[in-house]
Amino acid sequence: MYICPMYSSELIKGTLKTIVLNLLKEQGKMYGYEITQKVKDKTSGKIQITEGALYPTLHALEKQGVLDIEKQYIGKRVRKYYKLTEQGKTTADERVTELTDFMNTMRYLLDLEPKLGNA
Amino acid sequence: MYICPMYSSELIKGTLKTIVLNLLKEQGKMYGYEITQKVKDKTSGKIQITEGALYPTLHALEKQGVLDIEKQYIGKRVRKYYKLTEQGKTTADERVTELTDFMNTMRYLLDLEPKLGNA
DNA sequence: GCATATACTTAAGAATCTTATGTATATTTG
DNA sequence: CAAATATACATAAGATTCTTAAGTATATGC
Repeated sequence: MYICPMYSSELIKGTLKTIVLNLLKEQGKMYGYEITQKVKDKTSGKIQITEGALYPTLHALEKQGVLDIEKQYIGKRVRKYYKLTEQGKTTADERVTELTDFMNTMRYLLDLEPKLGNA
Repeated sequence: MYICPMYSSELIKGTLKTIVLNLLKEQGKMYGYEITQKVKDKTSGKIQITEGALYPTLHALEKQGVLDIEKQYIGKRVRKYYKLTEQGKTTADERVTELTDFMNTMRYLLDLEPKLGNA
């Protein structure tokens, strides 16, 4: 089967936490594998989060108090659902705002069309 | 004096080459220090390229055949002007297109407003 | 004259991701 | 029903890219 070309990994670097936090804000709770699939589906494979990158990040966010864990057993297999803590909700908002602002700055810097909305 | 808050360095990571290539495409030729100042000015200090990041990148791009060097002496001090090679022009276009596309994908992934233009 | 700005260089370390491997259960398919 | 694939987690070694810091030297402003 055909593997859609991805963005260069340099570009994706640094956006992982923001992606995860925003997804959790929207979906309430998700488990790791689910996150990788959701991102792949929504981007038609152009952004693929590897498990080697995701799991350590989830662990770090948990340790920082941004995420809470909730284990669920599907038969014998464990699933670890992550959700935002109260602090995490704030962090998620901050991160998304920062990324939006950053992308606008990049547009201006590169002399691209400015974007609509949030004037 | 007040130092304007920067974006978190994770976000900026990975966009440096694209920024440099696009600036050179617009300006024809620039030297390293000039690039750092131009980016700082245009972004009101929100993106600051450090010399420790820039110079090694310029050297790498030169080695890859993307940039050409042209030395100029200002009194006794040397300035190294960089400009795009023919290959570099192509690379610059590719990088900018990729970043634009990536930002649109991120907008969609984060359920933000889609951007204007380049439909 | 001294502080600051200009201008380039490079090395050590940190942060983040890729690649690879490991473990194990569940489901699909021939 | 056996084999292949998908689900689901974990982590270590290595690569890449940037930060921090130090070094060198000339030019300019006060």
